[in-house]
Amino acid sequence: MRIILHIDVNNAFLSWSAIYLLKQGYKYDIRNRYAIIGGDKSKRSGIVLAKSTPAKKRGVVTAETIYSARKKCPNLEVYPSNYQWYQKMSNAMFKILKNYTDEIEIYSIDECFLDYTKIKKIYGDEVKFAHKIKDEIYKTLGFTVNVGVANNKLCAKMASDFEKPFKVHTLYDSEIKTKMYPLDVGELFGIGKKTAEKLRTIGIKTIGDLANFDINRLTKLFKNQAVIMQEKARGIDNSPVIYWNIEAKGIGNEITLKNDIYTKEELKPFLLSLSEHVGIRLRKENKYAYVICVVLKDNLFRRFSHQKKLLNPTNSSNEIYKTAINILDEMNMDNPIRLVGIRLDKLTTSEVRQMSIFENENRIIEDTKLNKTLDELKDKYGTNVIKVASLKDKNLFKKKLK
DNA sequence: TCTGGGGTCCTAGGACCC
DNA sequence: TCTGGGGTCCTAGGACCC
Repeated sequence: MRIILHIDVNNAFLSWSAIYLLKQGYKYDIRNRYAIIGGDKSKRSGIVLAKSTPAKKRGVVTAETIYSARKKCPNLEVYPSNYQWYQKMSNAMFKILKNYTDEIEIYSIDECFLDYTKIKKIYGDEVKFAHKIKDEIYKTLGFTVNVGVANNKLCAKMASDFEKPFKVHTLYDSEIKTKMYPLDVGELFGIGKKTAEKLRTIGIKTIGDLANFDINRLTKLFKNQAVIMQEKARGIDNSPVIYWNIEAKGIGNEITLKNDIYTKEELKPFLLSLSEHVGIRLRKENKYAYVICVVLKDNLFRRFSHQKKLLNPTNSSNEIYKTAINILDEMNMDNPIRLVGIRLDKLTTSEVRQMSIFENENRIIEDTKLNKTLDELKDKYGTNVIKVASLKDKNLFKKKLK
């Protein structure tokens, strides 16, 4: 039987910002106040990214608008995010855990799985160990975590979500029926809002209902997903803790525009800059992309996209941009656009280049050299040192890109 | 009134080939 | 005039997660 731990930082962004502010000499610990980490309203990104426990008690939820949060909690304090600092705190936590084992899967900036199976004979009882790391993280770094202990990843994750903060919970196979079955079906990992609604229409309210539901009826509604859903509801999950580096399947950047845009021509400078950014990220990882995808969101919040598969994978910002322009030309822009993005997919490490008869080898080599030089300059002097001519002197961007 | 940005995985339909 | 089906690849969109 495997033993898996899931470690989850309580109110990660808010806790980490609280520590940062205290270090700067701020007089309050925002964890104890009606506080949130929020986006910037002037940039049309005014949503709640994280909330304190007091704010949560007033009904503030993640991803709602700050406007709506304020209505629930008039004396709400809004603090900006600080991703660089968050990454530091995150790394520090994972470093502590790696003192005990390498078998750690980093799931997101504030969560990971730890396979305890092999090291149990060294460190003993897993619940005692869970308390030990929870206390160690708090003493050395100053923030609290929840730890879930179970026989697989799914149940460990469910367990860490039980009561917060600063708690250890178990959800062993033998406890699934008593601890997990009574929960609302929407609480199950992988069941979102839409699916939960659909399930309720056929009378499934709890995870237990789903676990015991007639599989034939379920299949009619959810096809192949029915079996997987029901296995999850029964707490079955054989996925391993993947502790080697998993390579990204794709990379993308998107940006909400300061104002809605009505013409394709106006979108082009943004595509240019986005192409540069995704290109830099791609080249940093020594990768090439086959698929370029342009994503738009209109003023009714409908996302749509078009993509193109290249004959030869590329890592050239210039080629990404040109392809993006071609894609944009094929897209309908019936409504004003509030967001534009570029995604690169089907990444590969090798540059297999079949020369098409239309391509000029010298031009490609020049392009590669140019990208390399630009990357080096940007690394040395910062991203702002070089601006593509058409972006110069235009304050188009509402925010700095990653 | 206002609604982010980064991802992953799955499905459905059409094109195309044999 | 009548006319299959299987497999694969590609694209667009949707659901979900943090």
